[in-house]
Formats: sequence, structure tokens, C-alpha cells
Amino acid sequence: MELNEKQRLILDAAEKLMAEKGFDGTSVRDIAEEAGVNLAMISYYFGSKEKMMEAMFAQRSGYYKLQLESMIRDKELGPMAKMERLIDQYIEKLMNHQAFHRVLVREQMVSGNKMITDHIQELKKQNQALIREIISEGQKKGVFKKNIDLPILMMTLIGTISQLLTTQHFYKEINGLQDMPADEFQKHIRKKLSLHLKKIFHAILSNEA
Amino acid sequence: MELNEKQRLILDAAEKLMAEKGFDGTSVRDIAEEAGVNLAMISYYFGSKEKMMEAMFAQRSGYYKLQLESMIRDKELGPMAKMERLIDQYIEKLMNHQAFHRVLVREQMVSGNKMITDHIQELKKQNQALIREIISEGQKKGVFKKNIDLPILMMTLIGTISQLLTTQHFYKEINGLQDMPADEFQKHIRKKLSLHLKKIFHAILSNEA
DNA sequence: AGCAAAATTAAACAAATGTTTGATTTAAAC
DNA sequence: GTTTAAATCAAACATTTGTTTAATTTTGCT
Repeated sequence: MELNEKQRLILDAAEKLMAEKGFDGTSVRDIAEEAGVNLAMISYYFGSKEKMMEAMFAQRSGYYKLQLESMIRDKELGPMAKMERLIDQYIEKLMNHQAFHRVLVREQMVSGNKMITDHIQELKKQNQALIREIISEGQKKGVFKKNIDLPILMMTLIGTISQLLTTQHFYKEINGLQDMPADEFQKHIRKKLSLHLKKIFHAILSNEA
Repeated sequence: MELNEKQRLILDAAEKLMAEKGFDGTSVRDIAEEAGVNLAMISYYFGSKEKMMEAMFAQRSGYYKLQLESMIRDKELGPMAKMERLIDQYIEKLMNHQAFHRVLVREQMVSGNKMITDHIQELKKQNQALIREIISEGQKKGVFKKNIDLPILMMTLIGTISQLLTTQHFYKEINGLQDMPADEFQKHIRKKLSLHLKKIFHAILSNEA
């Protein structure tokens, strides 16, 4: 779907506010004001608040589509190196779109909008299918263990990153990092996350002792 | 705070509905109907919807208080055995109070109610202080690694469980478990989670190869 | 039984909600 | 320059929201 300038303004405003207050906690008047457009434009362009949300997911959920295809076929990279790149891709994707990810986490919990949850589910399936290829390759080469439970492993990957995203204010305080500049903190935390998750994946996947 | 029968009915109804629809997505009329009480009783007993939520957290957040003290002093248990019990306690606590945990996850993400987020933060700090004791003991005995980043490890613990809680429908479908009875599924998933997380903790904490 | 406090109720309240309307302005096409 | 459609706007709309009111019922106590 092609978006014009006004539509983009509206979705940006909606994403920002809904990341803070949630769908029901954000009124269309708040969104219109934040976007600097007239209230009626939301219905005019999207039909309704609900459909505006759907448009937002259609527009943004591509964030979750990983750039994996070419990497998977790469003959130079070993399976573990591929998994490490995968981890970093997930960290980048989720951290670079924190606001949208918050909206998504909320929406995922609700039994709510079928169109949206189906959309998310489909993306997850596609990603898992690709990752499974890497794992199969690793098992065939004997560097990965047999009997790997990918869905649970993905829960640790996404769950750990999500948990950081939703509680980073806690993390800052508990580590006395309130005064660290925002971008420096982002770098710091991504590095930590990356090392931590790679250690975990290595322990779960690798055949070596 | 002591609760009478009506107050309990109200909080139970509120918890159930807010786990599904969130705070803003749940009206006091919905809550009153679900609880089978008159609409005005919510203001009458709690003062407001907001304060009702605070009462709910005051009442339920004890779920997150682990029964660790006595176990920590236990001379029979090694540090790794203690960590394993810790993992199982977290799994039990969060899984046994799924509805409340959903409400908490949502509320945690919002900048919203200071009283509630402070309460949560305080509980986390207390728990982490206790866990740190176990880790120090393990390090002193030489069975745990030095330089363990506890906050990140806790993110993996809580994040993995939370991710499962918020996406279990997806997990069911991807594993073809839609027809498994609910209680059997709960058992199945707790067992898997437990083994998975213990493997991770062992890899991160243990000094052995 | 009589009384005071607590509990319960239906109704009313003002404010906020998502959406629509109908008029007006802007832009594009001829 | 006129015409036609798209875009923009303030106002109005009907619901829904959380809360309060004022009357009534129930409860506990003497």
C-alpha cells in the first residue's frame, strides 16, 4: 500500500503514542494533534482507527522479515556463524523499531484483531522455516546437536530482547546508567545482548564440549 | 489490605478482563457485570478504577516474592541445585498466575502508574539481591564463573517465560498441539521450559566445560 | 423493635470517545 | 477561467466512559 505524506505523519504519530499508551489508551484526537493534521483525516484516509492500525502493521511488519535468504546460501559461512548473524539481525531489527515492537507485543497479547495476529504468525513461520534450514545444515555437518527445539530457542531469543525493551528503564536504574547518553546506552546494551545470546546459542546448538 | 467477598469478586473479574483487553480496553461496566456486582461498587470500595488497579497489584504482586530465604541457607544444596530450584519457582509463579502476569507485562510497558511500576521495581530488586547471594556462594566455591551479568541472565529467564505466555497460541499451532488438553499442555510446556532454561543457566554459570 | 452504619441500587452526570457531515479550500485537468 | 475531484476543516453526532448522587435495602447492635 502506497502512503502519502499525511498518511505517513498519521502512522508515525500513532506508532509513537500507542507504544506509550497502547491502542485503547490513545485517542484519535491525540494522534491527529501529534501528527499535526485534522481529526477527520484519520477516518478519511484509513476508514477507522482500527483500520489505521491494520495499515500500520501492513506497513511496518516487514521489519520482521529478515534478510536471510542470501546469507543462508553463503558457502563461506559455517552454520554457527550464520546463527550469530541471525542473532545480530534480530537485535538490530527489534531495537531499531522499538516503538513498533512495543505496539506489536501489546497487540500479540490481545485476542483482538485477527487480521493482525494472523499476519504476525505468518511472518514468524516464514522466519522459522529459514532458520530451520541453517540448523539442518549444521546437523548434517555434525557441528550442531541433534534434537534441537527451535520454537523454544526462538522464545529465548525474542523473549530476552523483548524483556530488555520493555524494562530498559529498570535495567538502567539497577545498573546506575541513568546518566548515560541514550545512543551510548543503546550501543552498550546491544553489545551485551549479542554476546549473551551467542553464548546461549552456542551452548544449546554446538556439539563441542 | 484485607478484602471482603465483593472486593475479591471485583478484582478477579478485573484481572481476567484486563488480561485479555488491557486496562484501557476494559470498562468498569464490563468488570461489574463479570463480577456480578453493581457498577457503583467499584468506586465505593476502591475509590476509582485506577485505585482498583493499584489494589490489585498490592494484592497480587506478592506472587513475585519467591520463597528463597530458607533455601538459600540450606547447607545440603549446592549453588547449581539452588539455581535450578529458582528457575522452577519462577516458572511456577508466572505460569500459575498467567492472567495477572499479562496485566503486569502490559502495565510495565506503559510509563503510566508510578505507584505500580515502583512496586514492581522494588520486588525485582529484592529478588535479585537474594539470587546474587547464591551466585556469590557458587563463585566462592569455584563452581560458578566469575563475571556473571545477573540482570541480563534474569532477562533471559523472565523473558523466555513471558514470551511463551504471550505467544502460547502460536506455539500450539506451530507444534500441532491445538487438540492437547489445556492442563496437559501446561505440564508439557513447563517441563520443556524447565529443561531448556536449566541448560542455559548451566552454560552461563558453570565453570565446568 | 428501633436505630445507625454499611451496603446496594438505578439514575444521572459531565467528559471523552470514534465517526460523520456539510461547507470550504486547494489542486489538477481541460 | 471554469470545472471537477480531492483534501481539509470545524462542528455536530451518538455512544461510551468513569464517577457521583440520592434513595433504598440490608446488616449488626442494643
